[in-house]
Amino acid sequence: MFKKVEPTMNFVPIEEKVLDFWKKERIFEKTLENRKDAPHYVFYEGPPTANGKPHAGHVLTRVIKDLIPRYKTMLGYRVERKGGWDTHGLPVELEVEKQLGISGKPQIEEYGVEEFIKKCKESVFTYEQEWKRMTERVGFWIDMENPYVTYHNTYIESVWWALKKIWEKGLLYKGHKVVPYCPRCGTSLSSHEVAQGYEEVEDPSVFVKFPLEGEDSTYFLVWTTTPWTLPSNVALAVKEDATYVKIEQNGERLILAEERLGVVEGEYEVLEKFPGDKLAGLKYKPVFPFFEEYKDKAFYVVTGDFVTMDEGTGIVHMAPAFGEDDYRMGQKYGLPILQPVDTQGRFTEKVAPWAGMFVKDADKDIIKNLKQRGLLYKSERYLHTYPFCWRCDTPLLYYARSSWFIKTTAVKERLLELNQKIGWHPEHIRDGRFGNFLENVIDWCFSRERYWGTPLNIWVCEECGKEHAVGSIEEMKAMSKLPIGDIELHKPYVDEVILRCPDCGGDMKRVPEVIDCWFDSGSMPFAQFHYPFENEEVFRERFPADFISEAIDQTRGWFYSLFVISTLLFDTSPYKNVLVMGHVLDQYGQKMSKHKGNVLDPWEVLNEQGADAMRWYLYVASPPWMPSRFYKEAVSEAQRRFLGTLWNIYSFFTLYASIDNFDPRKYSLDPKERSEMDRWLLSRINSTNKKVRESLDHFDITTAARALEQLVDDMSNWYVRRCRERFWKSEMDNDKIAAYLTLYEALVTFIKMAAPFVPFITEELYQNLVRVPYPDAPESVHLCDYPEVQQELIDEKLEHKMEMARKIVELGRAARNKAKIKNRQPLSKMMVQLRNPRDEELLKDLTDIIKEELNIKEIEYIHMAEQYFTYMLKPRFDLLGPKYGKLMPAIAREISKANAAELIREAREKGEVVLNVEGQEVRLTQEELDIRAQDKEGFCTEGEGGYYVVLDTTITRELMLEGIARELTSKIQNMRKEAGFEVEDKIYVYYTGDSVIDEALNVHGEEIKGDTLAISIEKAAPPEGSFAREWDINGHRAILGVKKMGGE
RNA sequence: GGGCUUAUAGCUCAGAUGGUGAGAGCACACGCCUGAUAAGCGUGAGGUCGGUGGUUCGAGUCCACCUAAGCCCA
Repeated sequence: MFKKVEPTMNFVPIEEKVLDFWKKERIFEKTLENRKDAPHYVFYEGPPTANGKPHAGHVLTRVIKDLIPRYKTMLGYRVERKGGWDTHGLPVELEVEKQLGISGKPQIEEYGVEEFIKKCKESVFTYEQEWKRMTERVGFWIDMENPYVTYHNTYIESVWWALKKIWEKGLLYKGHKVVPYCPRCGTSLSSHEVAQGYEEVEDPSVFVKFPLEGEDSTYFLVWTTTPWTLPSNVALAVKEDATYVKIEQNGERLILAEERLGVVEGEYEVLEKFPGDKLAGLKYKPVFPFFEEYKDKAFYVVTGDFVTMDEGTGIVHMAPAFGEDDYRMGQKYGLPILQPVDTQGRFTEKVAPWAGMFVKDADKDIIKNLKQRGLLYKSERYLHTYPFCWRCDTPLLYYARSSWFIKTTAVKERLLELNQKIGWHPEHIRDGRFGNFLENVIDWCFSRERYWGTPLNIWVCEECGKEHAVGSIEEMKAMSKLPIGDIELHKPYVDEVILRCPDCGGDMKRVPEVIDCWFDSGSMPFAQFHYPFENEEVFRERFPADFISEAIDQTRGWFYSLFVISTLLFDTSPYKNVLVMGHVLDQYGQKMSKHKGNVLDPWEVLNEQGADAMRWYLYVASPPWMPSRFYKEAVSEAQRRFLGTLWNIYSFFTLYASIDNFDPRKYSLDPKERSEMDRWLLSRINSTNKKVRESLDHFDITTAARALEQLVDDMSNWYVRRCRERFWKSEMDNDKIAAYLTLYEALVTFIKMAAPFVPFITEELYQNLVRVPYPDAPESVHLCDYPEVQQELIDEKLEHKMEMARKIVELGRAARNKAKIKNRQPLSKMMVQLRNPRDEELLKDLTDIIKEELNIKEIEYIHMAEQYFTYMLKPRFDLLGPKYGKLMPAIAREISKANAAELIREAREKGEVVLNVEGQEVRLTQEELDIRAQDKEGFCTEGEGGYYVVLDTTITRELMLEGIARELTSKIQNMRKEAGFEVEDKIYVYYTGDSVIDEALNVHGEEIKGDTLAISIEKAAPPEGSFAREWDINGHRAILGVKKMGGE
């Protein structure tokens, strides 16, 4: 019947075989066909960028993403999983620049935009194969044959449609944003790029005096490290709630923050103290005269919470064109944006003295000029980190560029509202990281002055300035001045399309920008289906998603872009549940990075330990949102503990099932007819199933995995170990049938429960355990339904009492250990004290198990056995605390003073005891007393948690002989194995030994024969050809020999 | 600088709603067991529950502040 399985574990070849099977039999496809008419459970794949190699972190996201859809499929849903690739964006361009050996926009233009974007397109799939290989190997079932690709025309067209919708709502506008900008490359940099280019440099640090208007020789003392921004100054900012002072020094008065007085050199006198808001609105004279025309609108003091007291003077100079805070304050106060710097970082004619000079180079001259005019308080050098262009090492300028924005602030309230309904896992993301981000939402600056991206679909009329958003290829063709054939929706092709202005008939040209690729990926719910141009129904059925899952860094990335776009277009959240994952770290909790050289190639683990092991570790080690440490040893441990144990059970089962040629179809036995152990296992299986389902339904993967792990352990180290003998015995009676059926049913149910977690090993077991006897069963475990919870098989009482029994056994073993009496030596009696009489009643049915497990003839239940224990009393704080509150310490004192035994007796007899505590009557029931026993010297006792055992260590001659017999059995069994006999081989046994051995064999010989499959036990020197050994049998020397029947 | 998260044994992690000797697995030491056997079981050692203060009859658990780490942002 069943294929016999080697106990040695070698999972990798098995997994490879299973992969072949899945592929050949199209199992993934069948899981969908199987649920063709079932309700959808919608999953969205967050598209990976295919221009980098996948690492261990990507494995985590993939195996988590895989689990839930597999589970939901087995529950009866149809879970389509369309793959996707994120293909646009600056990283791709950078990769190509590197590859071509060019750098920066001017060189790209020179190389040719058309050729350049062709290269980008090619580059995107450099690692596609690598990703596919990893995805397949870890068992992530996703359709990678028909993925959505963000650079495809159909995808871009859907994005255009979305942008036009937003445009029509009036939520798309052109504005300014201060961005880190490289004047040499002529481009702004992404935050990621900026982060790469910080260097420690010395910059000027100047303290400038801004003359207060209407008060002679009085100045605001202002600090800056960018003197070149001073000509563009429009305001000064102070901190509202900080204390400022006016001081007198050398006949001048200076205003600065009290906390920053340390910057003042020499003697001074404090004249006045006042809070920052007193300064608000005060006018001052600009230190340079280039923009005097703005004197009505600018040059006064404002307040801002970004002003810090860590450095400078507590008064910050504001140049809205050159700083983020500055720009924001400028917007808030309606200050002018002065930008006398061109795109190459040189002063314009507006700043006549330094026109044409690179601004950073002008710093020296500016300082000199201020000094000459007596406006410089002091000048120093200042060491700090400053961003440089990582390509050309030019210092970056923070520079206001015109950009396109989506007015997300317009839907802020709706975003907050919809967010409340999302099932975030973990929950704190909702009101924490994500919620906070939404609270502070700013308009989305989504244009990029780059090449490889979805072109921004706005055309502007050169005549009348009319702007028009194009929403489809059709529309573009209709408005085009010249006929357009097939056109790729990328630069430079779309740039060449000239539209006729609907207002004036003039030429309309497309704006040069492309869009943020986050807008691309955030559009995937509809763009993956080319909605609304086709697949209307398909989209409707698959929106919103029931489940998505990505790493925490996507909070402001994909989670946000998806959410905003759906809110703008459909006024609903695009996903119902999000499982947020933490990052995968190395063994020491450090982020894996190439730089540190601590990146673990997932293939190392996949090739050695296999995908199931890796998956299991990632599920069970810690909740997915916690950063998880990843290293081989950890995976090995998880593998041993779970897969190894499961494999052991499986090989045990198949070993005996094939010996007995057990056929599950031939038998059926109502669980009620089976033993307690059997019913216990069936109960454990079902209560665990319940727990696993509940946990997975709440996306709590770790709890589910841990429950499964506990179950495997219970199955192995209790059920199988306890029931081994039932499988050994020769006749196939009801008891043996019950054992086989129970273990069989348990295994089959278990592998279905575990299938979404460890899809490979469960498939392997399924093929043997189910498909062999039942060829009509579903072809794959993954085509099965998730097992139903058989509520009628759950017996909580039974589980509870089994737990007690195991506890008692554990204590018994500890007691034997203490007494130094090995388990094989039978003992006559053990006394057991339980927590309460109810438990005793329960435990009675399991007494046999305890006796057997501990090799003890009799269990006696005792209560208040003062000969063995001294008793201690404590109040049950949890019960009495709420009743008596402050009186508790006094009650505890009173109880400890009383005679424990008497008190307990009284409580038992009368139902309660009455104590007088500080004049108050306190009634205590037996329940409310916490009785603890402490063992007395001289007895072999053990106790824990209210359970106690006392071992009777007397070994009578009878027991001694039995011990010897057990010992002989064990040795013979050992030798059988050592001699290499098969489990079912019959043998002859020979022995020599003293009279005690003789006697033991006399009394127990038949039993030994039965256990060891011996035909005879003969007192004789082992003959030629037998396997012999000399042994010390509990102090008696003996020579034993075994010989296989028919082996002569 | 701000937000979020985390901090329990050498390591990995459990410890609803506060209830009074703080748990598991791994690793270590010792022992047991031996037809599931490159497994299994027991015992032992190992913890000021990151720190300080507070609320409470009672705090690993609640509150405040601080420290460290991670992530995101500035």
